[in-house]
Amino acid sequence: MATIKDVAKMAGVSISTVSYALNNNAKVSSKTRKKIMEAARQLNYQKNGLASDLKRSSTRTIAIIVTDLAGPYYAELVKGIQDVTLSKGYDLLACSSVGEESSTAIKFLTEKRVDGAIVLAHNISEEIIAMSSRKEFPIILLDRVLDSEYVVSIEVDNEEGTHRAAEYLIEQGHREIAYISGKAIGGIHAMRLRGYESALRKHGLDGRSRLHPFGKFDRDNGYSMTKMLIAQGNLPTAIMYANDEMAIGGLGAFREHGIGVPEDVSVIGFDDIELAQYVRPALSTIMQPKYERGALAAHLIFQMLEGKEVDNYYKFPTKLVLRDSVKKMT
Amino acid sequence: MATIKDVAKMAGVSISTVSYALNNNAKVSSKTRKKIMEAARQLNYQKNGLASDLKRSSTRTIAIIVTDLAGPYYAELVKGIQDVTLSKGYDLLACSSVGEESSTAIKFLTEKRVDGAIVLAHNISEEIIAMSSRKEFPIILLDRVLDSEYVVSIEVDNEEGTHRAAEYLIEQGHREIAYISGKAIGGIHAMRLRGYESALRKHGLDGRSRLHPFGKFDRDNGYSMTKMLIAQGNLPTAIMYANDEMAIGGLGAFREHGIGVPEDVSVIGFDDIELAQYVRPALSTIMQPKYERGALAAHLIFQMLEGKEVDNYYKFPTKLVLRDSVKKMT
DNA sequence: CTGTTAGCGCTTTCAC
DNA sequence: GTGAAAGCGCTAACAG
Repeated sequence: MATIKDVAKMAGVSISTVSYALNNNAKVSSKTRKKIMEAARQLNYQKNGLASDLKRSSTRTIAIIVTDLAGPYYAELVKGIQDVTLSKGYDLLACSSVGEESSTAIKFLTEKRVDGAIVLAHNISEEIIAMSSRKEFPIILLDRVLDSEYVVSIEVDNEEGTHRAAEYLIEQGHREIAYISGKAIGGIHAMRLRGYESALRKHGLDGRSRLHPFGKFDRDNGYSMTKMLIAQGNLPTAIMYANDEMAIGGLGAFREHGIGVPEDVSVIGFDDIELAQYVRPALSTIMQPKYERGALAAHLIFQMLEGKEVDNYYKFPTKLVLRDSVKKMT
Repeated sequence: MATIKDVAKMAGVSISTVSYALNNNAKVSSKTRKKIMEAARQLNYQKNGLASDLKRSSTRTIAIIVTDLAGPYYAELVKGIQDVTLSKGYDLLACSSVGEESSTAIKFLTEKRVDGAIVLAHNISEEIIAMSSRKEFPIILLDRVLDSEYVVSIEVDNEEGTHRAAEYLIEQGHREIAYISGKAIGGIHAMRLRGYESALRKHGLDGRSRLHPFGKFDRDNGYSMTKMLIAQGNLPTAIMYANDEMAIGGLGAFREHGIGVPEDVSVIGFDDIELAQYVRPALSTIMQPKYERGALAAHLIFQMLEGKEVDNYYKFPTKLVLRDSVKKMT
């Protein structure tokens, strides 16, 4: 396959002139430029981006790292990232952390293939993140907070979110409120649980959840855990779920058992994913600002790349969005 | 930032020995190896993947190219691709074609940054695809068919899909069947329209759609076009939409106008996206095999990379999935 | 305006 | 087992 050398030979000029011409450097005469372009066309020359990046020691691209490229994916968040990345003339690529040690994510985090990364993948270890980040490679964490140089965390006020939601339920007259969650290994889910507990305690209610947090935070597990709760009998009047995915799984379980939502049991989720407004009943949930968070993440990467000082921690508030899955008790 | 050279110096060995050690080449003595590893750790050495790929002239990664990273995204399809890619030990990354000429997609298609690409982005020109593909860089097209060397198309039988769906509607007693579509510039949407038309014609019905195909194939446009159809008055008894996204937009328009689906008008989509089963009424639609298509795409890339001959065209059948958005006329 | 040249950081042959 | 050296394809000083 043709390289810059071949083009130079064919055009009868030097390699550097070809490089200049290809990069639209003004100092190449238009005659030479034409000759070069023609040769490139004829040879179907394709530049080797790796060589170019290597030489320039800059990739002008940032990576967004998710747990699963095929997984549920915050479109709005990605949109926020994408908008500011493109406006800066940078490229954006997504890769996933499936495969653990040998995942594409690790490769991009540790091999200088991009100039910055935005991480949304809890299975990437803190160690990797701390070791990979440097001045020329800032990392933004969207799924945890970590105090380390050149890494900044953008959090959502998870605790306040569930706290507020639980109080709302209490205001609606609920007294038996359960919380269904996957296994929270610290991080955002621990915060969510804490907000729930503190609200119940504050109002003199029993905030110990009857179900041990267990398993993943996905639809299937929401379904299973809800089934378990149903099997135990003596259903609470309201259930808060660690996220919308689990809540939607729960909705399925209730439907199967002929248990009406919200007539028989009220349900509230977290995240406000797109599906939330489409399921029946439409899911009341705790919204987190997605676009803004994504946009800020990208923005901060560029700030850091430009050598500006930035805080290493940001927190966004949540908002309760009321739809049809909660009943007012009388 | 430390390079292999620094590690060599610190460990007191040559560069090549470091390279061998880092790549787990057996011929390095375990004593030297230990020394090297320790030096690497201390310097927080991170390999430059670009340099390595450049030298090896292989990236062992393939790209999946979509119109919009934030867009509606076939999770199942990506899963299929991901599963086989990972099983081959290759990396997978996703990038988008927003930005047209200067998009990340173009960069990955034309700059030898990956070893193969799977394209799901109609706004990439045929010319780019034809010019970029070569023996060492096969391209799989999931969104169109193109006859060119080292590019293979994996199609869904779109025409048969809409044909079958239209006949189903006719069997249910519908006689006035409209088709709502975005502007089909050839490709799959032209096929979908054709299937609809041929079915109506076959049964002696008028298959000219009243609405000129126009605009995008997204929810918003489905909404707008449905509004236009409603404004025209004299609604058909059934509407086929070019895809589920548009159909879901249409559902919204009907809801706003108090027009019942399926009581007043039947609706059918195409694709069977995840949302289809969650909207109310649950959307009847034409399903295409997603996982299988993705898996085949990745599989073929590797076949081609290994120099094996493969067909350059594949077609998958569709399947009608019946839910609640179509009424039987009496 | 164009050419010469010195690398970017790594892998890999070949010699020892 | 280890090292010297060539070179992947490109960019960008520098000289002319």
